[in-house]
Amino acid sequence: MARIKSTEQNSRKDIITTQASILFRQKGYRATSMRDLAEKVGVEAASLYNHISSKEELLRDICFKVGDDFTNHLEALEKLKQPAILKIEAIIRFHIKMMLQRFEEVHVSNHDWHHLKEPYHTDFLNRRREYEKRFGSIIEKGVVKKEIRKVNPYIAVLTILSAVRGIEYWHRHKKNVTAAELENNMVQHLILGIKTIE
Amino acid sequence: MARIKSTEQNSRKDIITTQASILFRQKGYRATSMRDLAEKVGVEAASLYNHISSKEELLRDICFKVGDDFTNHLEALEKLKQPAILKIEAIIRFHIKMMLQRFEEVHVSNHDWHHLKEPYHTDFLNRRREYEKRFGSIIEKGVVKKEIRKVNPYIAVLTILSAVRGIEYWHRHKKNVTAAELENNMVQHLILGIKTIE
DNA sequence: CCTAAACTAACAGGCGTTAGTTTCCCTACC
DNA sequence: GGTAGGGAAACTAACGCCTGTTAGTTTAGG
Repeated sequence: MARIKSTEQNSRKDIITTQASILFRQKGYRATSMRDLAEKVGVEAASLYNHISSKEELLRDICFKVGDDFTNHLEALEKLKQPAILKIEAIIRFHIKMMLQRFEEVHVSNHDWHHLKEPYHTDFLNRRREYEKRFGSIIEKGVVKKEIRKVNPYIAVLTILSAVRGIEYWHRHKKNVTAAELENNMVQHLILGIKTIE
Repeated sequence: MARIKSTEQNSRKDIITTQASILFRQKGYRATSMRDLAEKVGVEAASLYNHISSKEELLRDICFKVGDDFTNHLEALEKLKQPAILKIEAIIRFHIKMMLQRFEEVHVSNHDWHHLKEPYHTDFLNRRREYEKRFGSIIEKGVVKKEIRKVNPYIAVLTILSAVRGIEYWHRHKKNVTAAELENNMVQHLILGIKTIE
């Protein structure tokens, strides 16, 4: 009957959510059972329900926390007066850093959000579309100011966000490539691909 | 007791596999039950086992068929004498076309391969690594010949393949953007991002 | 008429979750 | 400074449902 060790920063629920992120990332949401999670946390499955209301709540917490962090970053960036190209670079770098520093959560958010039930499923999707739209309009402004080639903003957003998401397939090669090299190469690739040719 | 309608081109197993692709793509491999699949095919769940040996066999068939098609295309390309940059463009265009024309299969192959059991799981992973390695060495040759900027070939492969895979998130916007526009924009973005600046 | 392909019935195990009970730790009082 | 009380957090047991798959039987098309 070992208790989950909580601290001032991390409630018991936080600890469960963190472990859930790890398992959901490894095996997928559907393939992870509450008994798997309980074992990982060091407790019986039923005990988890003292801290959470359902398995889906865990998924919800993970997905919306990550989503909000991306949205907040974008919002702060929108307020700055900067060339569009610099804003885009900042977004790319932020995505890469999130991918690397909070791998499990971001991965789960990217992969398993469609297991959210209504109304959360629709809500999540709408928020992501909103994010893409706002990212797109930054690119659009760059095109108007001729910082950026005449590209379709929506396709550029799709290309950039997809490329960055692919970092999840990188983790296992850490030895050969440093995080800084990965970040700089990818930023260059994605920025030079849309920048106006001087 | 309606029979599955087979034709000369499509065996009953082919039909089951096709329907499985659709369901696996919609709901994910784990979330799709054999009873779901049976209903889609118009038959009882047990009847499926006259044509397949297990649920995993379906996943296996889908993943390796897609994988082989990509590998075969790359192999044919390697034999041609062409500038690296043209080969890379051809690879990108092939990936985009596969994504669009065989959406379900490719999506399942990308997302659910990790539910393959051993030894297939390892086999699949090795084949994909081999593919990426060979793609990488095409880029490497381009760098040597100064067709391509000094980039890390592995990161360029990761960026390109990830970007292209992201097309799966596009499908629902078909109305605003044509397939040709998507293809050309993405190819430009990814090629100009690594091409030597003249 | 024979065999491929459908059916019904069922198994054994896993799932998320609930009910009811016990244990532990913190707090407050003597 | 020990100790009673109370609530948080663990436990065991079980429910009802779903899972992939098998066995045995019936049906129907070439």
